Amino acid sequence: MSLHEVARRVGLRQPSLYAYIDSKAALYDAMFGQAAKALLDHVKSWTYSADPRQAVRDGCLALWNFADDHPVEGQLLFERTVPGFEPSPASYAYAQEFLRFNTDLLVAAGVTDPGDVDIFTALIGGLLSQQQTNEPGGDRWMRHLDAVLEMFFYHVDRQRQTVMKGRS
Amino acid sequence: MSLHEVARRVGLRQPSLYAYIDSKAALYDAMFGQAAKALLDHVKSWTYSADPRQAVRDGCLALWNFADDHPVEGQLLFERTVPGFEPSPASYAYAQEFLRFNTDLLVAAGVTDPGDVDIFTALIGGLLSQQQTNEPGGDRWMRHLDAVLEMFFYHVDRQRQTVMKGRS
DNA sequence: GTCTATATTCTGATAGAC
DNA sequence: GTCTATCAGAATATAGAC
Repeated sequence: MSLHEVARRVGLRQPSLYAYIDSKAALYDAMFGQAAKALLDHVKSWTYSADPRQAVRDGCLALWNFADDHPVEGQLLFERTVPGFEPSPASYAYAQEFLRFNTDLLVAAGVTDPGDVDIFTALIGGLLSQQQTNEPGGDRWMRHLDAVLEMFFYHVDRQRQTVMKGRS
Repeated sequence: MSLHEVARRVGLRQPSLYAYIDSKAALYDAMFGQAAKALLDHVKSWTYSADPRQAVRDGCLALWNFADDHPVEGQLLFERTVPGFEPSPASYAYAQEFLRFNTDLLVAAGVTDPGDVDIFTALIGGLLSQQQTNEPGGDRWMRHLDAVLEMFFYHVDRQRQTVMKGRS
């Protein structure tokens, strides 16, 4: 979207925007930072089950809920749709804290192998990505969340068993 | 990339490109069609194991191999990185045939539920996407392919068992 | 703070000579 | 087929009046 269109939507002329922003890149960066903070606040204010694995599921639901309600913010955060845009360290800090929050949920659920965290990220990210790009707002992929989580934790448990065997 | 840059790289001036293309959009479409055909030829000329589930794994390896060797084509085919670009039906036909080829591999491996095909697409797509965007050419995510396939087929078998139980 | 006017640069695309 | 020259439009950004 051009700055001309941005200005039109807020009832201003395009040059007037420069009373509020330094450049278009700075505008993107501010949007990224606000979106990341909003996502972080959203998942932190979510209600989580006492059971750690249900809590992981709750975290997925929180992410899904945010992505459904804020598709544009989700696109800016998770897809690389703006050519050449890289968030500043300050804006990226919120995104990193979001990742840490999710990792903590996984660790509490018994996921200790960093490789398994990578797998989890890829699986949930793949599911969410398919949903958002092919059927935004729908549930064609989201309804498979429980199945995917079940097979993931099956893998985690099997992995742990193997490690135990190796140690005994 | 601007047409000026395209022309520079092939040793021409920018207007001379119009002896070969009708518009920039047509160039994108031709690239998409060629990339989809190249991917289709690649996976069709791949060697597949007799075991149907190993053949599914082989199909994933073929896709991975192509994405590693042709990252730009992979980006054009699988990500929506060019604003406003939609492939023409003629160019998209190859991509559809690729999807059909993969679905056939899955069906041969006992995946009958269309929902499981969706899950498979999401899981493998998520793995490939993470790999390509975060560590192109590396293996940080690709080395988890076997684990993901194993948990996927665990799910498929469990699903089938449940169906059998329901019928008996 | 907001405006008009404009600078500057880049873009895809066309005209016409050779 | 390739070139020079140019068009027409859009983009970000700045200058300066009010």
